[in-house]
Amino acid sequence: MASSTGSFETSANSRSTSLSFSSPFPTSFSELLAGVGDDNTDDRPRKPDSQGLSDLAGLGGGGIPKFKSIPPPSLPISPPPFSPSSYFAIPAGLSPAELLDSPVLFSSSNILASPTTGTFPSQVVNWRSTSANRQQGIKEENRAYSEFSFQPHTKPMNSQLASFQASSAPVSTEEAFKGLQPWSYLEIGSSSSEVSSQKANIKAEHMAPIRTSSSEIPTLQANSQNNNNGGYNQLDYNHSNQAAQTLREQRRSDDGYNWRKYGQKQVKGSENPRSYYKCTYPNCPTKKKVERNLEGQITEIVYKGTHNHPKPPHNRRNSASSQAIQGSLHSEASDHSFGGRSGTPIDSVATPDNSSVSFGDDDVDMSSQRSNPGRVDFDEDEPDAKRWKKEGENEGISASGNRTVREPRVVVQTTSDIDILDDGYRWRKYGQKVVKGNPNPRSYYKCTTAGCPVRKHVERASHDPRAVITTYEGKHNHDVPAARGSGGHAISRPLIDHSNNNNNNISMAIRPSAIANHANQVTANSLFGGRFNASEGQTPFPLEMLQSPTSFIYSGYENSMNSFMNQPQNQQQRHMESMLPKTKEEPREDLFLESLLF
DNA sequence: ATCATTTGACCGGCC
DNA sequence: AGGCCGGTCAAATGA
Repeated sequence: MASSTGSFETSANSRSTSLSFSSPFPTSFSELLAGVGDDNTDDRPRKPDSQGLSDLAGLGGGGIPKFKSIPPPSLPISPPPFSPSSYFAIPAGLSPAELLDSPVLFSSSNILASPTTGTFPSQVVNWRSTSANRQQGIKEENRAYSEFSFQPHTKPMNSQLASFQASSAPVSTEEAFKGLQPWSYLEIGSSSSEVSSQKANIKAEHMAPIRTSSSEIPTLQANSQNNNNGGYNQLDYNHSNQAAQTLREQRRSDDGYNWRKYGQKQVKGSENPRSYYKCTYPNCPTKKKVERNLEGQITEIVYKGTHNHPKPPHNRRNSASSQAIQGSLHSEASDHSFGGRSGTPIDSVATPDNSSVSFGDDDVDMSSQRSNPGRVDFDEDEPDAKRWKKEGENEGISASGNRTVREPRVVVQTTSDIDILDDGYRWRKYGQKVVKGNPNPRSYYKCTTAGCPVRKHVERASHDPRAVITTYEGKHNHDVPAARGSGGHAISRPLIDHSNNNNNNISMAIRPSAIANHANQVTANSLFGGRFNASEGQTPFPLEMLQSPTSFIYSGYENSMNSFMNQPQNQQQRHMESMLPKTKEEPREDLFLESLLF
């Protein structure tokens, strides 16, 4: 694990580090409340255009006049579909205030699980209206958000807290992070449990929102600790703060994270413009792209990468300032979110509502996800998103209805010798190109197994010809070809695959988080020979993971492994692993080597 | 004055 | 190897 590994790890760590501890938690419950509005699906950039906030506004609109009237007739936005809406919906009759007040909310709130998501169906609207009242001072938008956040809080307070606690309890914050692993998928899986189409759609979103929630939850807990109702009080309390925050919050997406739009493009196959967002949290690699229809409704949301930090305090606070706050707060909260996400399905599980909703979702975020706000529940099929989707596909999220697509994983292995990288799979070279920063050509390979979406590209490091960087995208949906992998390889990989493959769906349903992790882990495992330990504790690995320890040799890799583990896999769809020369020891597969050879 | 969004251009991936 | 297309960058613009 020499240097390469180290660097790799470093990055990973950094991620984890950043993740973590920054403080995801919403500082206070109130904050959460304040933040609430933001939920919107991230997407919405507030553009005046149609979409953005307006949409949200529409959502929130009810109460909020400010928002554009553009009401999203249909809640187009996925977010709503999510949990939030659904959740909200439940209480729909309730006014936000009521929700807050009423214990019922809590119960129901559970349902709300993902406050973050932000988008909401009509219900949402109602909700907001009520909320609007509360927030009064707050901008309408903010209100809306706050409302959202609020809801989450409410839930969180009860259910969430519970769930949260459960998850968190066992796990230290750090651990939580570990757990965090991004597996939004897992979460998704949980969501899958949710089943309903909307839910499905939501799922992806939920993931995010949920996370947010989770983060919020922590705060809530804190609050709760102080006050049982704490959240409520805080809420009020927050109002003043909220105003300021709200602005920021607005930016936040429904999922509870803050996003900055960095691009928009008209995609060829679709009339819908696609917007690209990056998480505003420092060093957070998470991105998402949102497609909206002409009406401004979100038709699709694809998350890529995993957040390496807890959600901004719930509410979204986000952005830097908010983040800072969160950081302080969050310790627990973050954990929660992560923890929940991470994997423990448990978290997600914790409360049905919550569980399903939130965490999973949040986790989902980690990986790239796709949601169809539109409701399509699942169509994984969606052709639209190319890369990300593709990636997702690789991950195999498929069916479960979750649309979420994981990000493509990329494993970067640097080895003195190319060979080391061998993974036992068969690859077909389909392209080669010299990329800007490296005079050495990058080859591109596809897994030769029919239907397997996995691709990888290999290039020699410009600074060290001996070093080979291999990047994997996607998960194998099949076992390692027997032939190739003479023994060991096959073994390790299969494991991986399992997670990816069929299991994905199933597993996801069962334990989304775990699964998600798998994907990442898988990669790692394959690389490492399946060394991941369940012990990592982060998340329970699927059996597959645990199972085979491949004979591999990666003794040296543990570190890297750890880094992996630590890394928010979800976030990073890609895993980067650096293999030291030592890796050479590993059994290689001829094919693999060949591929490496270029 | 600051910051997010917009948008054209560039880059990389893939056919 | 050429070219298309999606994703990202970054200057310009707006709030």
